[in-house]
Amino acid sequence: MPRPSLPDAPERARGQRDPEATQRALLAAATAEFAEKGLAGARVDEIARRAGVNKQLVYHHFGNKEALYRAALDQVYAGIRVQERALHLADLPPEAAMERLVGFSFDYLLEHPEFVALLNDENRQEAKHLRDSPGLQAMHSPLVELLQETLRRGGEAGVFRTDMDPVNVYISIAGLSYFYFSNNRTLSAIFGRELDGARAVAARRRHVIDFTLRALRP
Amino acid sequence: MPRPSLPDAPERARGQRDPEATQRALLAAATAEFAEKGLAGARVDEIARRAGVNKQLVYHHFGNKEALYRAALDQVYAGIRVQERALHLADLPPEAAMERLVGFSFDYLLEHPEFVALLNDENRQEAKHLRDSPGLQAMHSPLVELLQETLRRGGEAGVFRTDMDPVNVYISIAGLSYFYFSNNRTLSAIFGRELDGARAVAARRRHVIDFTLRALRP
Amino acid sequence: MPRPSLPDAPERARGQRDPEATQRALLAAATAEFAEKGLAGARVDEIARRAGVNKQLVYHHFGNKEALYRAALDQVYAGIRVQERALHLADLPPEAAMERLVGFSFDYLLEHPEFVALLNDENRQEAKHLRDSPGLQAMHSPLVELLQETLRRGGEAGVFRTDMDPVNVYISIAGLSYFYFSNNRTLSAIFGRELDGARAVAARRRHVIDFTLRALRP
Amino acid sequence: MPRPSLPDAPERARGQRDPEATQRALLAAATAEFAEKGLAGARVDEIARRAGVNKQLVYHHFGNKEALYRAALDQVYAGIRVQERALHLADLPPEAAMERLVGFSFDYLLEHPEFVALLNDENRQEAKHLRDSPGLQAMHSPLVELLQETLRRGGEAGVFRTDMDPVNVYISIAGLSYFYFSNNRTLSAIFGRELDGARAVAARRRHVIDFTLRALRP
DNA sequence: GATGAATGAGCGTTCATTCAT
DNA sequence: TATGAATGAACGCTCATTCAT
Repeated sequence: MPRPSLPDAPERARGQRDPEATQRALLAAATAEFAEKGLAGARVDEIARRAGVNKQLVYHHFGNKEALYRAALDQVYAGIRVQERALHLADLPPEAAMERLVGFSFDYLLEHPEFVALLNDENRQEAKHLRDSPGLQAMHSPLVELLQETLRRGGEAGVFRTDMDPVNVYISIAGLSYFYFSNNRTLSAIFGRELDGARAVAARRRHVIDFTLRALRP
Repeated sequence: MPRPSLPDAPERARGQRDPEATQRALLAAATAEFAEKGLAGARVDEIARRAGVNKQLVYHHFGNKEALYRAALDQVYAGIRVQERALHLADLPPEAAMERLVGFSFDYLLEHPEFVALLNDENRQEAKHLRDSPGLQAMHSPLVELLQETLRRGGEAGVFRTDMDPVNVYISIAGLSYFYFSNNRTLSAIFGRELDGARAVAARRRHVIDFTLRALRP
Repeated sequence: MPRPSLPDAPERARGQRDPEATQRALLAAATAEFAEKGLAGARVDEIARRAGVNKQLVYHHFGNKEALYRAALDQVYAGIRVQERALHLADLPPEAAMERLVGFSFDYLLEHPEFVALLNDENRQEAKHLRDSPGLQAMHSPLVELLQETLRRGGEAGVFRTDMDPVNVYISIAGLSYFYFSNNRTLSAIFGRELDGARAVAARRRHVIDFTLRALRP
Repeated sequence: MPRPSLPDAPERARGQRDPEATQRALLAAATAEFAEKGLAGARVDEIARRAGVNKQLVYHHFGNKEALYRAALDQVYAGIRVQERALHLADLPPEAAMERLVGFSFDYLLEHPEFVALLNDENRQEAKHLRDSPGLQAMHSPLVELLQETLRRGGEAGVFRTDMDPVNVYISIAGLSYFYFSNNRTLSAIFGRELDGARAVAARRRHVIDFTLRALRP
C-alpha cells in the first residue's frame, strides 16, 4: 500500500532495435502512468519518456493512446488470471482452501496496486474498453468455479452453508479486500488512522479471512 | 445503477442576478461532470454549459477547476453525513439496528452513484484534496460510533461477537456494498451477467445483509 | 534608484464618498501600476485594488484603461513642468544657472522613476497617447527657453559657445541623465557594477554637470 | 527613425522541414513583435503568424514566450557586439578614433530600432531576464575598453582630459544617442518638430560628436 | 456614487496525433 | 524501425468591460 511509483524502464542502448522489448517497455510504462493518472490524465509523452523510447512508437506499435490503454488493461487482467490458475485448492480441506482463496485475493491486490487503480478508472468509464475487449471470455476469473467447488465440498463436509450464490460470495470476498485497498487513502484521512502500514494491513487480512469464514458457516 | 446522466440545470433567465443560485448550479454541474469524467477528464467549459452560466463564473466563485472539485467533493461527503445522522439505531434491537445500518449503506450508494464515482477518482489521486480539506473532521462518519454501540448492545444481548475491531467491521460493511457498485460494470462484463438490474440489486442487498449478520454471530 | 514600489493608497472608510479623493487615489495607483508593468502589462483590477476602490470606478471616472493611462501620463508631465517653472535661473550667473538646470534635470529623474518608466512605455507605443493629448502645448518644457536664454547670456559673457541648437543641447542634457536612469539596470548587469547606489549616483551627477559645462565652452 | 515595421518572414513551402530556419524565423518575428509591443503586449499567435509557422513550434523550440523573449534579447545584444568588435580604433589618431566610436554608437541605434525598443522593455522589467542570462559576461561591451584606450592615447597626445571615469564617459556617449532615438517620438510631439527626418538625424549626429569631443578636451 | 456579479473575447500553453526523413 | 519536427484542436484561465442593484 505504500504504492511505490513503478520504476521507469531501463535505458536501452540507443539506436538498438528490439520491437518486442520496445512494446514491453511501453506497456509497463503505460500501466504505471494510467494507474497513476487515469486514461484522461495520462500523457503519451510521459509514457514514451518512461519507456525510454520515442513517442511515435506508441502509435507505431499500438495505434493510439486508447488502444494502449486497452492493452494495459488486458495485460493486468491476464496477470491476475495467471496467478489464479496456479492456485490448487482441490488438494486442501474446504476451510483451508477457502482461507487460501480469500488470502490470495487480498495478497494480490496488496502487491498490485496498479490493478486496483486501472480497474477503478475503467469502471468510471463504465467498463467501455473492457466490453470491447476481444478476449473478454478469457478474463472470466477461474476463482468463481474454484469457489463454487470449494463451497460444494464444504457443504458436503458440513462446514459451509449451501444456499449462497457463488457469484455474490465471490463479489463479497473480492469486495472485502478491494475496497480496503482502493479506498485506503480516503479511509485513512477520514478515520485519522494510517491504514496502509504493515500492521494495519496484516490486521485487515486476518479480519477479512475471519469475516468470510464466519459468514459461510452453516 | 442505470446511472442516469444527471440533468443539466434549468436555464436561468438571462441577466438575472442570483449568485447563490449560480454557485448551486455550478456545484451540481461540477459534481455530475467530475463523477462522469474524473478531475482530469472534466471540462470547465462543459461544467459551465451544464450549469447554464458563463465559464468565467467558475473562477469568480470558486477560483479554479481544482477548488471547484474540492467543493464538489466536500458537498457529496456532507450529503451522506446528513443522512447518516438521521439514522436512529438506538431505538431498535441490535440485529434490526445492524440490518438497518447495512441496508442504509447499500441504499445510499445505489441512489448516489456520483458519490462512488467521485470517491474513486479522489482515491486515485491519493486523497490529496480530501487531506487538504479544512472540514476533514466533520467528514468522519458517525456510523462507526453507531456501529460500535450496536455491536456492544448485541454483545450484551448475546447475538454478536465482541472481539471485532469496529473500524474493520465498518470497512467490511461499506466494502460489501461499495465494491458491488463501484465495480459493477467490470463485474457485469466479466461474468456476462447484468448486475445492475433491479433483480440483481435486490439479491445483492439481501446477500450483503445476510453475509454481515452471519459474520457477526458469536 | 532603489525604485521603491509606490505605496498603495491609505484605506478609506468604507462607504465613504469623496469622488475627488477616489480619482486621486486611482490616478496615483494607475501611475504606479503603469510605471511597473506598462500599459499592456498593467491590470485594471490591480489598479483598483491599489487605490482601495471598486474596479467599476475606473470606468465611471475615466472611461477605460487607456484613458486612465492618458490621464496618468498627462499628470506626470504636469508634475515636472510645475517644478521646472519654479526654477529661477535669471538670478544666477550663466555658469551657475546652467549647473542648476542640469542638476535639476538629473535630480528630478532620480526622484521620479515613474516618470522615466511611463515615458519609456509611451515611446515604445510611438507616443500615440501623447500626440492625442489635448493639452500637448502645455507640455512643452519651459527649460528650452530657459536654456536658450542662459546660453545667450553665457555667450555674451564669453563663457559659452553660441553656435549650438538649443533643442539639441536640451536633448543632450536630458539624455545624459535620462539614459543613466532608464537603462540603469541593464547597464548595472552588463558592467557588473551597481549603478544605483548613492555613491554611483552622486558620481554620475557630477559627471553630467561637468561633461555638459565643458561641452558648452567656447 | 522611420522605424519601418519589420517584414514578416517569407512563406515557407508547406510541410518543408528545416528546424534551423524555423527557429530563425521565429526569432526574427519575436524580435519585431517584442520590439513593437513589449513582452506583455506581444502575442504568441502573432509571432507564429509573422514567422509563418505553427504556434506550437514556439513551445517546441523555445519552451515558452518568456524564453523566446530571452532568446531575442540575447540575440540583439549579440548583434551589436559583433559590430563593435569590428571597429578598429587603434589604427586611428585619438580624435578620429573617438569620432568613429561615437558615430558608430549613433549609427547602430539608428539602424536598429528594435535594439532600443527591446532594451527599453527589459529595463522596465528591471533587467530581470538579462540578469538571468547565462552568457551575461559575453554581453559586456568591448567599447568600454576601446574607449579607455582611446582616452589614454588622447591624454598622452594632449588632446583629451585624463581625469574621467571611462564607464561614465561610455554611458554619456551612449546616452547622447540612445535618448534621442528611444524618446524620439515624445520629443517630437512636445517640441512640435519632426526629429525623425533625415535632416534632423544628421544634425543630431553632428551635434553628438561635437558635444562629446568638446567635453573631452583638456 | 459605489458594489459585486456577469460577460465575451482572447491568451499562453498542452496534447494527441501525423509528417518527413 | 525509429526520430524529431510539425500540426490543429482544445483547455484552463485572464482580462477589460458591462450589467443590475
